[in-house]
Amino acid sequence: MRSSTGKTTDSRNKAVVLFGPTAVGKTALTEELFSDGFEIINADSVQVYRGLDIGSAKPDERLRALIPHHLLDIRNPWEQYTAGDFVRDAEAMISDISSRSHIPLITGGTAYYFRSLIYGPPAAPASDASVRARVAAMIDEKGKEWAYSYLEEIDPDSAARISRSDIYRISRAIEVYEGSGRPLSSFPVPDSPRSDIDFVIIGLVREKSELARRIDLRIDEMFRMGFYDELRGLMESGAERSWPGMKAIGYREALDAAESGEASIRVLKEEISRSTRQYAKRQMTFFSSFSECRFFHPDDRKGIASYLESSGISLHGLIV
RNA sequence: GCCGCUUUAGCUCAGUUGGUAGAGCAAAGGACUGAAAAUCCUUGUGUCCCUGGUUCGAUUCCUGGAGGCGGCA
Repeated sequence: MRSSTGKTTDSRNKAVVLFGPTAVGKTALTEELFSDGFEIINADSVQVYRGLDIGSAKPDERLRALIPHHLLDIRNPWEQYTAGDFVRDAEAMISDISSRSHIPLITGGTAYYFRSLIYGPPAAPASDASVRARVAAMIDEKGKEWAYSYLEEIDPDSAARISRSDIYRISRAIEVYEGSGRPLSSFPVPDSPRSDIDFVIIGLVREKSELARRIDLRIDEMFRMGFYDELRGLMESGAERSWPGMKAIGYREALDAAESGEASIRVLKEEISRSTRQYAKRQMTFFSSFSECRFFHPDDRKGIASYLESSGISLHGLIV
């Protein structure tokens, strides 16, 4: 296992995975524990977008100067970024960072990105924009009922797994078949963590009411920091619902409000708060299914630090 | 003061030709095959405003009252 020098016989690259739902307190913890010897790989599907800063609670300049951050601001909000892109980018960053003798800290809230990285990406082909558009047009013309019947015909295994109403997954399954000629269910999906990287996985939890309070504080803070101006700028530059970045909580509600022209700031805040709480719950449900994860309260710095130490990760400059 | 409409789930509201009720949203739990802050699945919850009357039986019909909304004064 671990020798007295803190080195292991294991030559695989190590990486710390730090997951937490929105507003749980990842940023503060990161600054305290990981400002020496670590580089951060962002695992948040919204923070990859340029210009979505305040609404996505992107780390500020000060923190980014203190700890190197990667995979922030790498796409425009109208461009697509996918779990597959993330896995490829994160793998490259893990090698890079390790070669500098730093430890990669993969942190964010997009559980699906974590899963895709830790288990390895499914073998199914990447999405192709033109095929997707063609499938969408077909479904538009022939209807959702038709889409499911068609899926039952071309890929009964996927149809059995996917709900009749889940048009999002039905579309994707049809798209894979149309693009590759093979049913989605014929592509293997990994069922155990990959072995070429040594992940130490930490999840952060807070009591539900405590998290709800923090979410509301964060939303107030967002508006104080100029979220409204950020939104206005985006709308002036032509932001619309079809932009991948505009599906994000806050931006989506703001577009709806601008369209109906009715919602007050107060109502808008309430809607964002509700969506965020629902999202946080989904994040926790997803992440709880990762059996290799150890959960901690964000204030339990000692517990987290000693768990890391026992996993062979030393925290420089921190007295445990 | 008079007239009309209204009161049912946490919220907005259906409904029961009289046999104690159900949608959406919210809530709680869950899923997740290259869009995942997306998309979807499951599950509660009720003095049917109060009071008398008619009835085997009233949330439903009738009397009286209370609250809300609107109109006329």
